Amino acid sequence: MRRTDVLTLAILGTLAEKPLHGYEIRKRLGASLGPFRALSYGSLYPALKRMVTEGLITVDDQGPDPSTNRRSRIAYRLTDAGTTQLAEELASSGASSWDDDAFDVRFAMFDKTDSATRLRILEGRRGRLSERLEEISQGLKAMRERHDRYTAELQRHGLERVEREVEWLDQLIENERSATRGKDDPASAG
Amino acid sequence: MRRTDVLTLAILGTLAEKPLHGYEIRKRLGASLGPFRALSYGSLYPALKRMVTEGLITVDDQGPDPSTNRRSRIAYRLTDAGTTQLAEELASSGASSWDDDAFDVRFAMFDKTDSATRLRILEGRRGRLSERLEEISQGLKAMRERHDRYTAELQRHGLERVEREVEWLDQLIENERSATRGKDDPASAG
DNA sequence: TGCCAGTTATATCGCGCCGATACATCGAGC
DNA sequence: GCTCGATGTATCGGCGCGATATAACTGGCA
Repeated sequence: MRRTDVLTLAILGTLAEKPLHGYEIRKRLGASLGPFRALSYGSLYPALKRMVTEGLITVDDQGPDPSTNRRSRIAYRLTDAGTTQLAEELASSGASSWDDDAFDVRFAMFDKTDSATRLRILEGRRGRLSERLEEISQGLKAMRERHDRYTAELQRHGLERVEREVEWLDQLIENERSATRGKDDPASAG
Repeated sequence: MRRTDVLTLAILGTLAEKPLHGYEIRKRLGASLGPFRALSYGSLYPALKRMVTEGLITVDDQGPDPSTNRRSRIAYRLTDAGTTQLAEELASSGASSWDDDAFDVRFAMFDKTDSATRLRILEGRRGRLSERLEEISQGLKAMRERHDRYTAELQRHGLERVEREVEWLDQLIENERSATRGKDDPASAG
């Protein structure tokens, strides 16, 4: 069973709106995920090739225009299989939806995701962070005697960062729940 | 010119205190860097091998004890070259000290680092984050029209996270400066 | 006494993804 | 006409992760 990796998902999601060429895919992804977390061409182009062979996307490439002798831009387009795959992924909400490397990609596609799935993913992520919180607290308690000031400070800051994200998630979960409570079909048009 | 990667540096630093075997190195690194950010054995053992061939560390391995027939644990020990290399790295404060993947490792070794270098690294990191802040703000301004609620929220949260780290750094920088101002040899005893 | 599970311990393999690099075209400013 | 930066496609080397294999020791429990 072929698990869709984050990169593939990100590309499928970007291509859902309309066909694009590689450079543009990267730009959009960079814009929605932030300046860091931008995927490199060293991942993008091989991934696109792979996705073509897997039948998820097709290529519009007319070759160099004989009149201008200029290479036409390659436009990638979702196939039916790609669309199906994307839909399946967007409906899934397993651990691969809230892992560190996957969560923000999934989150960036929340407007393509139904409310129930959104909620499950947010809660899953929150659960993961709770474990983390526990681990860090354990570590902080266990170290006590040894460990210099800076190592301790690093831990403390890490702990705070995770706590912040939990607060953020709690807020989002609350929003999601109240939206669901409000009406059966929450803001599908909004 | 062979640039010391983060992993090598982390191992050198861990071995500085006393000779250890692989498993213990990983445990200590996990403890000082946090439950996430723990390096895998798939990186550790190859790195140790490489470092042996590079002459940075040596191996104490007596082979299986004939009486118990039990494999003795392999203890890795810094060579003079390794000690020198570590000292050089600890005195350096270039971009490779404040990159995302390197900063926390360098920070965890701050008690082995002199105050002036600590300050340069903290300021370097702060500079890097300032750029980031600028990029994100640019992005947020540029998107405005397009972009759904969730993408915007992701950006906002990312921005906040970076702002938090900047505050944290400012505090650390302030401490470092006041310690330096206070006396020439700042709190070497803690 | 015997068994099972968890921890300690070393090691390899596949591979995803990044950073560097190369090459080519285009538009804007000088 | 020239240079510079953005657009655009593509490959290569390699780092480090996750999964996996192996094996001895340790503690709990029956």
